[in-house]
Amino acid sequence: MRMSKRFGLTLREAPADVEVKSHQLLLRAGFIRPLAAGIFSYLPLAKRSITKIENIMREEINGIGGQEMTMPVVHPADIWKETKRWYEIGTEMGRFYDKNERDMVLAMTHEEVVADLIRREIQSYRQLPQLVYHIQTKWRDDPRPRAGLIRVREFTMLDSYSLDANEASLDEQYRAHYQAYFNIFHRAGIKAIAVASDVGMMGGSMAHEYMYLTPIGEDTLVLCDGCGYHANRQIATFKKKDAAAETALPAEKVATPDVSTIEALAEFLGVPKAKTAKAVFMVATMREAGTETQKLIFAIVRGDMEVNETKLTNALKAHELRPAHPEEISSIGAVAGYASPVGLRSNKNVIIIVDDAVPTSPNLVAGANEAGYHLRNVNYGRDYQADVVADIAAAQEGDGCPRCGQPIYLSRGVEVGNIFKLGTKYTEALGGTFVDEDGSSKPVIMGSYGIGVGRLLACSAEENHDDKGLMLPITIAPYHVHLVGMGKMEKEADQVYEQLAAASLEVLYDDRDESAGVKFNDADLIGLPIRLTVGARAWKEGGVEMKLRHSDERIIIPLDNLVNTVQAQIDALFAEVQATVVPVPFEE
RNA sequence: CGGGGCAUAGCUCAGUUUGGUAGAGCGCUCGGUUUGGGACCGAGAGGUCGUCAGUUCAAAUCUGGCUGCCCCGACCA
Repeated sequence: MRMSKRFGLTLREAPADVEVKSHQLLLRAGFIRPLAAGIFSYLPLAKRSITKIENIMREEINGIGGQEMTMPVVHPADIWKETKRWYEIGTEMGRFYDKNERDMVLAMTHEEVVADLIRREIQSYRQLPQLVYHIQTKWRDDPRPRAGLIRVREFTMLDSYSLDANEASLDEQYRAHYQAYFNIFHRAGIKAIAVASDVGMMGGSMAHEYMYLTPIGEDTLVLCDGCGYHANRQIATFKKKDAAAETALPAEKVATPDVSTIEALAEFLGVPKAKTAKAVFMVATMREAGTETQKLIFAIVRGDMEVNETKLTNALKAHELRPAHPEEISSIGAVAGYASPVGLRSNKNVIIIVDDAVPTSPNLVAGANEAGYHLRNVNYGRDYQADVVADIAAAQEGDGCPRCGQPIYLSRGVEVGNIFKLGTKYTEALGGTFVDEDGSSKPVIMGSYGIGVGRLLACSAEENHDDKGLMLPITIAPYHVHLVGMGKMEKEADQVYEQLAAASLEVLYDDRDESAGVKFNDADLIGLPIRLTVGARAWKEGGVEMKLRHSDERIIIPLDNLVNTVQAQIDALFAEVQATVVPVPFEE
């Protein structure tokens, strides 16, 4: 490809309000252009990288028995109504009418379509197991797109769906994906870890998220160097420090004027935060048998801990949680800042939920439900009861690892993929059944597995760059070779280009009438792995200069062996990446 | 949905405080000189100042509404 003909410019500067490095560089190098928030065009360079990423995905999923197909982007709402997700999903779903005013949906995922296909195509256990996949555009009207390609609204995703007759068979496919996904990330130049994750609205029995660790990540992970434990903070457990055993002392009201935070309270009374009880008020939306009810949630954790909203939601089996308004708090007789479960007016619209560390922590300081006063020596069981006792506290830096007890630490990560054991939720809803060996009719067991293609490119760019520009690995770089022709060497450079092109090497040839500085800087910005320079210096010695993007070394390679030398370098770079593709032990 | 910021030429930004004929650098076009790390000279093109309304003799500038974009949080199948 001649750069004089290519569509898309490089930019000297990135827009000022773009902060994430991969976003800046992909814009500057002319890979992507925004059309609207979270909606991008992929220019020719990005398209080439994306095609390569998709081909890696194809190879890996084909390798575990996948069959590629394409499912529609536009769905009739009917199938989404059948699984109820039409009603459960809010504004993230793109909805519109066709010309006959039928409800239509823009695909955000394809479980419904797969389940619909299952009910049409799968009749017998003899047809199972199956693995189907596609690489398709999806629309999720995310409330907040951010960080360039990391979080977008329109995106392309590899998603595969496993179809099994029994759990053991599902487990086999699940584990096959577990490794295949690592292979995809490694081949794309991304170091990812798999963490156990919340199954969320997808339901199902097991899920892993693949996380690329980076400070710009939007998920918080809990990691342990001692034993390798890692989990999304949403579900991470930890060893709670036991409180010292004490005999319960009589409760005692103390004046605590203008002390409405745990920090202030602990300081004012001269007690550690662990000797206090923290009250958090939320409003939960519960869904049962098609009806929705709102309940005020009074959650209590020890003062040295924070509430984990995901754990809280799961413990309550709530559909949705939001912070309570002050009026809602006072409506049950609680006083914000001095709230207490003790002597609370009984009210069936309130659920009191207590972290499991609280009952074992005697003599805590709690509010007195009276502005300016707290109660000392509040004891669970004697002074109040909870509706639910559960683990609802968030793991924090330095807490004990739930497996080995060593201190854990927190890290941010971007979710680059996920795998789910879905179960039969969708096949049951849509009637995707088969006749098993014993003659009985059963729903097909599904798994679903996804990787965002653009996000993968962005994460690889995030991982593989320097101050000057991108350094994508050769496996996904748009071209392998960046050929730079210096001034007055046009004829010679053309000749080299023809020679490389004739050998079918992937070459981006900078034949523009630009100064050397401009060309070299653009080469660094686009960051192709191998740079060849046709200049007077090397030419006199009968060769061209070769430099790798990730090295400062420049060598002169002789013209008469040009293609072979470059090809050998390409092979070596591929081998380097391939060496990172290793088996990863499966961890639940 | 809550909080913050921004919107002037393709890009980066100045001009807004104190209303008075639209600016710079880079990029782009033409001519010439240069040619191993964002070169130089000369001549040009390019903006209804996001949008709608209001105040005013006069609005990029003051006031209000709306829209869009970025960041933080909530959310994230």
